[in-house]
Amino acid sequence: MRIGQLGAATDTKVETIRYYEQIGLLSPPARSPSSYRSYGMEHLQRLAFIRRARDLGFPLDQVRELLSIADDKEQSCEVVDDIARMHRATVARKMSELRALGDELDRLIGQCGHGAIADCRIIEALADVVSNEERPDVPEK
Amino acid sequence: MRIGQLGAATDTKVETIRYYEQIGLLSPPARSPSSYRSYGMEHLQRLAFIRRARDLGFPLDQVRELLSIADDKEQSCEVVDDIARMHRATVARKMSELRALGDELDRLIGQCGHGAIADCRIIEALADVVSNEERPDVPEK
DNA sequence: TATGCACCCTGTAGCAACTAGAGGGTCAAG
DNA sequence: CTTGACCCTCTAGTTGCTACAGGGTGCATA
Repeated sequence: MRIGQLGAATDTKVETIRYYEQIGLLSPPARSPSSYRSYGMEHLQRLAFIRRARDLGFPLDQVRELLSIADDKEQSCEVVDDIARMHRATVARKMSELRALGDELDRLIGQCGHGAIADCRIIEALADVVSNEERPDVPEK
Repeated sequence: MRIGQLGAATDTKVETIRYYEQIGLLSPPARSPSSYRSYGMEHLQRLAFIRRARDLGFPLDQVRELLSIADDKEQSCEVVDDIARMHRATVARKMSELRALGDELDRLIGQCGHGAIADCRIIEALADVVSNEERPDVPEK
């Protein structure tokens, strides 16, 4: 199986596959006489594993860990659970950050009456920080 | 005002300030005889604006737009509202992606009984894609 | 047999938005 | 006059790819 087919089978760009090989995530396959990469089922499985983990948002070094754990059938499953929980926590944190952000944006949006910039509340909100934080002696309005 | 003070006043690392200058977001300040950067209030205001917009998650090129709009007091406020709404939509999209991700992770976590890897549901879930998608003829279990 | 096209190769540079380091110069206090 | 905190420029690293440039290969068709 050539690299293009492997890419099609796993919905991965050819460049990405070569990149995974380069960083040691995917083992170098056999080569044809014309030095084309030649992949087998084990590569397909490995790449599919990687892609699935990536889709779930695991960063590459966590994927690397998951791969090496998956290879060691004796190891306890706890480590895997830990990695997943850690990643879950990251996702939760990002979500609450985004929620706060969205709330603040909502407060800004629609506040301006579409007049001139001079009266724009959004621009004001962005600019005002200086007068409030850096020059607290300046009167508010 | 030297770069370190400006950084302290706006909670910005010195390197970041120099980076903003390099990409043309912050105008080059005057220099002391020993070529130290020397900032005034207009730089403080500008950088504070930039940081506030960044905190709200606006990407740098949108910040650039907001800055140039803020400078043109005649322009209509609609453009600003548009940028903010666009950014709000991006935030909303990312949030729903994260929510879906979190849900899927929740389904995985806690599924494994902390036994050997051979029976780990998480590893299984990551690996199974191949047999299901790429080799549909293989029996499920 | 020629030619065209899709595919493959290596190697390098680019994206966002910084951050970190090397290897120096400057300034004020003690 | 030395110490330490600050400043300078320039370069390279981070994450996870993506996009060339400048070639070679394999197969079908005219």
